[in-house]
Amino acid sequence: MVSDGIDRLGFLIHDVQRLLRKRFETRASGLGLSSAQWRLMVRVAKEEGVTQARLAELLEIEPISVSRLVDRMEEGGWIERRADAADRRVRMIFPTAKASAAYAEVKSLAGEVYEESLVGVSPEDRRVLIKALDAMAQNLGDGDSSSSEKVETTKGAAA
Amino acid sequence: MVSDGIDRLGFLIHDVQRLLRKRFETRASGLGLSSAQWRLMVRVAKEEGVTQARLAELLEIEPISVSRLVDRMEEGGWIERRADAADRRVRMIFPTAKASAAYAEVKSLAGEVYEESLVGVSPEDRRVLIKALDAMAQNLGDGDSSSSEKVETTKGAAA
DNA sequence: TACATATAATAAGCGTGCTTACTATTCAAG
DNA sequence: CTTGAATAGTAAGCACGCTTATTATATGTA
Repeated sequence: MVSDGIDRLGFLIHDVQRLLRKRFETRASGLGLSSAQWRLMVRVAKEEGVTQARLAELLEIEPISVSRLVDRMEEGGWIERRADAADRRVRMIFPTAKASAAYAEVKSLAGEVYEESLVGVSPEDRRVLIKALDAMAQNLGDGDSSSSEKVETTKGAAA
Repeated sequence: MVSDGIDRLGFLIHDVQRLLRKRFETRASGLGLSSAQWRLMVRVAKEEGVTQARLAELLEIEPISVSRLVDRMEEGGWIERRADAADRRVRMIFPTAKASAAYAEVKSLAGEVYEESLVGVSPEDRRVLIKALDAMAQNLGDGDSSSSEKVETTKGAAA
């Protein structure tokens, strides 16, 4: 049948993404970290000294987007850029003490938001949800998923 | 268990939403309609003469966002604003002939993108996916879902 | 060595969302 | 009728994504 709801898929994913982000940012507003900044933060925490180009690969956004995101995070005191002695084009990104201190807190906060969003969804349906979303990301050409997913699943990343 | 992937939920939804939007816009680029514009278009097609304030409710975005979206769509020749004789504050929104002509095409285009994204996902898993996303939207306070979902499900909306 | 190409980062400017603040108009109370 | 609150729409300015183009530095090859 056509009225299986698939025709709402785009609207639905769009809405859920927006609502998740909104709730996370409301919750994290005391810290001054946005959702995009938190995504970058997770990568930097896992791989201190990572370059901006590598962050663009990991986050699957354009280098220029990383550049401006890093600008704002540097202003906010979350990360710092350091020069690479071996390659003067490169800026290595390190978390500040402030970031390290906030990391665990924000991670558990993200977990809370997920739990709230999934109230009434059975463990089995949650598994299917994740499986289906993974498949969609694959199908839509999330080419770099092997490396990024490995990072996530092996180290149990949040958000 | 913790390694059920739920800790990746935010990243995953974010990625899938971005990839879906990107693919839709690549596909629809010939028409010059963005994904946000298409969402608004669907509402206007269903309810010609709708006000901007009502569109903001339906799309669950702020009136100012509607205002600027409508600006660009008016420039693009997709919709037109008309004055309301009864209430001079109001601007009623109507689709242009160009929009009506493109509607069916874009709708089927959106359907194609959904199918491509769901390759390898069983009908049963698709049902669970939609059900879980609906639950998430509810839990996250998609308060107006009753009216908007009724519109969608009864009339079989796309995208 | 010198020149062409590739890579890291940034600049400029746009789309789509937001918050906050404003104008114009309507409506409700007195 | 007049005043005050509510509503419709817009303006200004920010965050975060994009495309396209530029600068600085590395690197490979003639």
